[in-house]
Formats: sequence, structure tokens, C-alpha cells
Amino acid sequence: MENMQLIVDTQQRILDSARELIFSRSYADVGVAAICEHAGVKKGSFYHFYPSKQALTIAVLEAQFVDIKDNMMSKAFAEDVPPLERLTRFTQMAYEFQKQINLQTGHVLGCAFGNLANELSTQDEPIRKKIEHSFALLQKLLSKVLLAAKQSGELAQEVDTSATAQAMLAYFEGVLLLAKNQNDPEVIRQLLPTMVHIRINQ
Amino acid sequence: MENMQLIVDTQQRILDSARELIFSRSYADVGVAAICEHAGVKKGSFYHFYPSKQALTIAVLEAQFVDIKDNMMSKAFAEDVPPLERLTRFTQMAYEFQKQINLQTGHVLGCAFGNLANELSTQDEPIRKKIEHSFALLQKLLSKVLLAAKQSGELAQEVDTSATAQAMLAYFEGVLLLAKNQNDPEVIRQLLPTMVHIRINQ
DNA sequence: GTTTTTATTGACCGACCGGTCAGTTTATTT
DNA sequence: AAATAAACTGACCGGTCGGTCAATAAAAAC
Repeated sequence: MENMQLIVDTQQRILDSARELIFSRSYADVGVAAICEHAGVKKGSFYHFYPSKQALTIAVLEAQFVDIKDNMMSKAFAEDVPPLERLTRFTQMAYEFQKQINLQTGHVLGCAFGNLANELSTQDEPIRKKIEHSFALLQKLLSKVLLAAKQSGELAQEVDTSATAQAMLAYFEGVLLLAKNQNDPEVIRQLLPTMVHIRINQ
Repeated sequence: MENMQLIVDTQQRILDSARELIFSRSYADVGVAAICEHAGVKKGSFYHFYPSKQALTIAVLEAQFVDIKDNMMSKAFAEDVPPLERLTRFTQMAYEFQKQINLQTGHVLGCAFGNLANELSTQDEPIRKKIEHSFALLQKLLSKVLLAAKQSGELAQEVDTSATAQAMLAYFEGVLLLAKNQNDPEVIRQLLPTMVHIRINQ
């Protein structure tokens, strides 16, 4: 049985614990001690792998982005349907995801980037920058879809794809914020599809 | 000179300090000690007027709502212009307000309700409820304007004024979140006017 | 003018915060 | 098998957290 590979990488366990706890609570509310306890690791070990709570949080944001990109965007934006329909599919997946989390935790948790953006943007510059960069990448993924919609004739030529993508992202964040505050995933189902109809012209 | 009325009510000073500090930082980042210091009051006095930090925060939300309603909504929604133009004026006022704060503090602070909603909705039920109620009232003010737009023929009859108002509120919150994260009020100027064109049909 | 109520003070509480460190165990290299 | 490096442990640091409390001072009521 040779030591079983079940004992996964300690660093990974710390990262996963932090992601789960910070996402479901907040940055300030989750202490390093709580993360260590959840990961089954002593605090001393934590600081062997991460120089600070801030650095860990930045790693969390990075992991979160990869996760969203690979498990949501890339699937929602698969080119098997027309561009605008991909966006609609994305809104549906977001709803299903939040609904799932709500069943598991009893709470709508919203968007990890949005949550930390609101909490820390005025307080922690490195984290603020990391989120800004993540948002920029997400926006770029959206504007690519919009560009494809333009090319397929689904979208008028005068639409500003970059600004529209940003507006869609804003709307997405806002809807998730309201759903989180009302602790009701149905808010997402009712409001989010409207994202697809947002337009900003040049 | 008889004691000058400049020494305003202690309780009011605590409230104002809390409002300023929590708005510009976050709930968790601002301790009771910091609020007291800023207000020039000893901690013991604080607990003479407020039973807890939570209770103070709820009072802050209440004061914030009254302020927004009286100094923004009521002016933006004055019936001297057509309904939809009132909404546009509201978006402009929001931009000016955030720009002003940015000049004073160096930061875009976003929306106090949105900030606290994201930070505390999963953690503090009374505060969550207070914000939910505030959002509902703001939404009602918006939907009144939309109803007036319907009646003046500016808005199609099939528009769901309640859902549209909620979508506009969501978009508003999302735009302020992005502007806060990018620490740039121009994001608001570029994106927020689009709020007026959001529609959800019945 | 004395009693009663309200406001204010400062010292104090246990718990927790992020972070440090010397030392020990485990794994890898040679 | 010895040497080196990586992983891990547990005790500890000063500081801050929200909140309490008995004593005092000021204001209001009688």
C-alpha cells in the first residue's frame, strides 16, 4: 500500500482550504490558524510554503482563475453553438454553479473575485492588482465571443466589443452580489440572461 | 461663547466616524478602537450608546440610506425632466460623487451597501437583512421612475418594471465594483449610462 | 438643593490576530 | 552511510480584537 497517494501535497491542501474558507466567508474573517486547522497542518508549516496570508490569497486567486477558465469559460464558450448562445449558456452555468453551492453550504457565495475586490481593493494593493488582472482576462474572453458574434452577423458592427464585455462583466458581478445578499440563486436565473442583451456602441 | 454648539452630539460623532471609516476600508478592518479614536471618544462611551459593533453598523446603513435618498435620489428623480432622463441624471450624479471621493481619498470607494453586502452577507444575518431591505427600497424608487416612463410612453408596456429596476440596481453595483477595483472613476462614466437601456420584459 | 438619570472615563478581560524561530523529523543526494 | 536539503512541529511574540465594569462626572428632574 506504500504510503498511499491519498496524502496529497501539503501545499495543495493549504491552498484548497484557503480557497474554500475565504470564498465562503471573507478574507478578514478567515485566519491563518483556521486555514491550517482545516488543512490539518501546523502554522509553522504554513509559513514554510507561503511567506504571508497575502501571498496565499494571491495564489488562491490564481487557482480560482484557472478553475473558472478551464471548467466554465472553455466549456460555455465551446464553438458548437452560435456566439451569443454561448453567452446564454454561460449565464446558465453560472446559475447552476451558484445553486449547487447554495445546496451544499446554505449560502449563495457569489464571485470570489468580486467578493475580494470589494473587501480589499482599498486596503491591499497587490491583491487589488491581481483581481484587476483577472477581471481583464475574463473581459478578454468575453470580448472574443462578442467579436465572433460580430463576424457571424449576430452582432452589429458598431458595437464596442471591449466596452460591452466590460459592461457584461459588471452586470455579472452585480447580479451575483444581489443574489448573495438575498441568499437566493433564483435571482441569478431571473436577471443574468439579460446580460446577453447588453450593448455599448463605439 | 457659551460652550459652542461645535461639540456636536457624541453619539452622532461615533456614527459619522464609523460611516467614514467603514466605507473607506471595510467592516473587519475597522475596529471599535479606531472608530472611538476618530470620534474622540473612549471605548466605554461607545458601549453606552451602542450595544455592539453590529448594532452601530446597522445604524450606519440606516443613515447612509437616508443620505442617499435625500441627497441623490430625490434630486436625480425630480420630475422636471422626462423619466428616463432622470435615470441618466442619476448615473451622472453617481459618477460625480465617486469622482469627488476619489479626489479626496485617493480611492474609489464604491457603494457602501454593496461593499458590506459582499463582505458580510454570509456572516452576519441582521446586517444582511438590513442591506437586503435597503436594496429593496432603492429598487422601488427605480421602478417608480420606470412606471412613470411607461405612462409617458417612453417605455414599452411589456417591460417588467420591477425586474428591470432590479437589473439596473445589479448593473449599478457591478459597475461600482469594477470602478473600485480599478480605482478609476472613469469606468463609471464609460459604463454606467448603459444602465438606462436595460430592459426585462414580462 | 438633593435625588435621579445620563454621560463619560480608564483600566481590564480572554481570545485571537499574523508571523517567527529554534529544533526535530523525513526525504534526497552523494 | 554520511551529508545536505526539505518538510514539519510546537512553543512563543507583541499587538489587536470586541466587549465589560465599577467608579466618577455632568445634567435633568423633583
